[in-house]
Amino acid sequence: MTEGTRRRGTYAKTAARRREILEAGLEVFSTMGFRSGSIRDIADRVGISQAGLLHHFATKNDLLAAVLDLRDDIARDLFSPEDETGLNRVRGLVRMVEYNASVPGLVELYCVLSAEATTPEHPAHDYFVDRYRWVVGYTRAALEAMKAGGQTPADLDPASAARTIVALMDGLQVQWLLDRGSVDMADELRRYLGCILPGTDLAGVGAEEPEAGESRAGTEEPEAGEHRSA
Amino acid sequence: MTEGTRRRGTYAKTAARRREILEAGLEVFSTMGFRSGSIRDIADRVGISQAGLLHHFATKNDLLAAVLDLRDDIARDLFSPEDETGLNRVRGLVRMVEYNASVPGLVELYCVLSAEATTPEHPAHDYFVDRYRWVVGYTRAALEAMKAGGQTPADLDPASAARTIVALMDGLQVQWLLDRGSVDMADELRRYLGCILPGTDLAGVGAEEPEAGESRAGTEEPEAGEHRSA
DNA sequence: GTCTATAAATTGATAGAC
DNA sequence: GTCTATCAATTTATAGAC
Repeated sequence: MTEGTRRRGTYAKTAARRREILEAGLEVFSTMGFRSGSIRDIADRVGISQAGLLHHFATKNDLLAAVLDLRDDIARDLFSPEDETGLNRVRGLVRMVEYNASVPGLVELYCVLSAEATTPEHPAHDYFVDRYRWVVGYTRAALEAMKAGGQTPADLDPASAARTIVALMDGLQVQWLLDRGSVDMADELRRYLGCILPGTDLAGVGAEEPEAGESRAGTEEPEAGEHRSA
Repeated sequence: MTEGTRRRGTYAKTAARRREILEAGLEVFSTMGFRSGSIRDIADRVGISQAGLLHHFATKNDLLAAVLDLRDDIARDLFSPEDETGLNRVRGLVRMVEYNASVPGLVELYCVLSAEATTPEHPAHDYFVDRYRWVVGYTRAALEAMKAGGQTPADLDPASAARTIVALMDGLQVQWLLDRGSVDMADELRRYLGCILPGTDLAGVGAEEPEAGESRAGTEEPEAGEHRSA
């Protein structure tokens, strides 16, 4: 079956090309946004013509959708599975932010596109509305699980806290992109979580420092008892 | 001096036109961003031709700079003067967020442009770098003043808190723009400030309820005593 | 101060050869 | 699968009439 062999080869090559295009598309949409980023520019980076690119993705909108899918694939692995502890899911958020600091391109993509997609006519508008609902919901559920287990102050509002946690992560990204030296995103997030979840050990899972490290053991202490009772 | 009279009349008309253009520019840049927003679109809204618009602002970049200046003029009045109390300056931030919720166009402008201007080549890049430095610095100074007066927990880090306050404000804007019903920005900010500045009365200055007296001495009260001394 | 006309470049997408 | 050629729109900006 020469045909079968050839076809497999062709498919593999096509898949690789598509991947190249997606990664170039991610770069361009990150810095120029969707509307101002041109598929010609993307094609140039891959080393093919603009018409050649459109053979793999029929329209510019299709390409955008595929780029967003790619980003989701990359990120999905970083979230803890649904059956994970509430605390561990919160820790997953910190891990996510730590990871983000290593991939400025992905952060830029989200920052630029989410702002651009704020207007309802944008082709990625629904995507971002859905995604925010999901992320905030995921975070709220994690906090609710912790609250049910008595791991949070009694007056914590999980819905509100979830919104602000996500908002903080987003806002820090803008400052970080504008001046990377000025902000340690994960550090600020940890501090905030320490404020609304006093006494919680956040360094747990995939933290940076396996050893004693710079973060004093004080963070581990049972300051939990002091949950503000006014 | 008919000439003088005519000239004054002309100037006044020109100033009004410029203002019209700026406001239309604000609208367009808000929804489309700078790069994708077209001066033709802006000219159409004003009811003049594109060449007519370029008589008032020589280039698109000039128009952008003028739009950002206009926004600053609008916002400057909302910030408390420098000699104001640290606490009152923090209250000013809440007032600012309350005001923002009434002018979605301005919020959109900042949200979209700040993300777009994240890349160093953007014509508004320096503007946003400077502005973030200023806002974060202003907030940090306010917190430092409060800390010096014993009005904050002893372990508060003013620089970090200032960064996160500004980040929270920005991040909430994205969620609010994507789904206005889901977020009360001022409410979330107040809650956050209540967390890092426990025992502080934030409703003070330009709050919603005018009856209780706008500047009752109670706001200055030494509720500072309850700060956790650990 | 505003217009028409136009330049010069760039865009997304299609047609058809190879 | 990739190319060249091309189309129709759209962009910022300029020139010059009124």
